[in-house]
Parts: sequence; C-alpha cells; structure tokens
Amino acid sequence: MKYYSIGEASARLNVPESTLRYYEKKGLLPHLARDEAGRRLFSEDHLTLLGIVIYLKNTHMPISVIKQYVDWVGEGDRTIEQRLDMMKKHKQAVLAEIALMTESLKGIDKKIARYTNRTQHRAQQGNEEC
Amino acid sequence: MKYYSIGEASARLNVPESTLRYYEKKGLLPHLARDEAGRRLFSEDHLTLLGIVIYLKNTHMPISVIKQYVDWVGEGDRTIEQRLDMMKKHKQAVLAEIALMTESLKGIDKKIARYTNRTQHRAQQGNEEC
DNA sequence: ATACGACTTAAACCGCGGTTTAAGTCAACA
DNA sequence: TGTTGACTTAAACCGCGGTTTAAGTCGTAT
Repeated sequence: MKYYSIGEASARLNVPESTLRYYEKKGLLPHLARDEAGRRLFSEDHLTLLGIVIYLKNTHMPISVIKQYVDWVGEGDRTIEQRLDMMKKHKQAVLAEIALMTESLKGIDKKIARYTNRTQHRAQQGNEEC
Repeated sequence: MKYYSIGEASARLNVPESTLRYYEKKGLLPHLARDEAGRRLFSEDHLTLLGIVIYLKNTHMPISVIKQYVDWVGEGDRTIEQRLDMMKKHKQAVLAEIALMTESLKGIDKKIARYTNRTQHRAQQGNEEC
C-alpha cells in the first residue's frame, strides 16, 4: 500500500504542511502512521478523508464539528444515523448561508448599478451618502 | 431630524450594542453625533450605512475593507470609480465563494445519499471509511 | 566529513471579529 | 433621597484557525 509524506500530501491537496500537522493534532486525521524515523505516512484513505475535511471546511463547518464527524466514522456503522443527521443539518445551514449571500449580493448589485450610472453621466445631484 | 439611541439602533438592526460601539471604533460609523450626556445619536443615514455594512459583512467582506469603502464614501464623488471597482471585485469574490460552496455541497449530498441508503438496507459490506 | 533538504516537536504568536468586565455618568421615577 | 435603567469608557478577554519559531533528527549527495 502506497504512503505519502507530509510534503507529498501537502502538494497533492494544496494544504500547507503546518495545517496538516494542526489537523492531526485536532483529531481530524486519526491513526496516521509513522515511519521508523517518526515521519508521518499518509495513506490513500487519509488523503480521501482530507478531501472530505476540505469540502466540509469550504462550507464553513467548524473544526470541532468535523472532528465529531471523523470520530463517528471511526466508530463504525452504528453512527451512520448521527452522521446522516449531521450532514442533513449541515446542508440546510449551507443552503441558508448561500441564500443570505445571494440576497446580500442584491445590495451590491444596486451599488454597482448606481456607481456605473454616476460614472457615465458625471456630476449630478442626489448624493445620499453619509 | 430623528435620532436613535444605541439601544434603538441595536434593536432595529438586530446587532448587539457592543458591536455597534466596536464598529464606530473601527471607523465604520463616522461622524456619529452625541447628545449633551455623551450618548451616541444614530441618524437615519447611519442606520442606512449600517444596513450596507451588514450586507457587506454577510458576504464576508473584511472590516478593514468595509472601512475603506466608508472612507471613500466620506470623500465624495471623486471616489466613485474606486467604489465601483471595489464592488465589482467583491461581487466576483462572492460569486466565487458561492460557487465553491455549491460545488462542495455535492460532496455532502453524496454522503447523504450513501448514508440514507445504508440506513435503509442495513448491514452491508463496502466500508470505505478511515 | 559535512552540508543540505525533508522532516520532527512544543510552544509562542497572529489577525480577526467581536464580547465581557469594571467603573463611572446621568435622568427619571418611587 | 436613593435606586433603577440606559448609557459611557478603556482595557482585558475570548474562540477560531491556523502560522511561525526554534531546536533537533534523519538520509542522501558531494
């Protein structure tokens, strides 16, 4: 079975080595093997798990919650319901956040429209600012 | 012209008073008037500006950048191009973030599908985890 | 032999975005 | 009169998510 050094894992997943060490310390990378010299050995499964960690992070799941997820994975099939529940709730949270951002974008679009207009026909009145 | 106390502003915009004081200190609420006793007086324009601050925050604009925006507003029409540019760039950043979250949601959906299946016909093989 | 590059550790440090605390002022009400 | 309640300040504190630093250990190439 192939193993990857921390440098290789870092390069493949585009995550700093310091972050990988930090994640291991936080419990996000359990059972990480070491070679005789004490160097971390990342298995394919660890890279896969890291991929999951990364997309959970991309959707703003806190590290403490990702750790709970990883712990549940380690406990095997009897935690599938909890994991399913966690993912469903997280999905709703993500959809809500996307909705909020999308809604807030409308305000930004209004500003863009206003400013675009004002740069075109310069120097009018109607200065709402401040 | 009507003014609002910090308590009223807090209630109307659903932002803690401590946060409003923090925003003022950070320069997000310039020219905030005070009454004879030194209490903050929020004008309608300040509430409007706070609304803008809030949606910029909702789209993850850093406070330092929001401050730049507010400063530019205070400098009048000659900063309209900068503001337009800022907002266009910010919009692109927000769209990129939404795209990343949306993409990452696919991984979450796959997990939900997997776990839903596994809770239905329990106890199969195919345990990829860890 | 030695020097370099890739790794190790623990601990300190960082920026961000607030929140909390402690002590004080003021107006209104009982 | 005195005690609430709404406000003020500066400074300390917080959780989060890492990053940086300093000192050390290897294996390999010169």
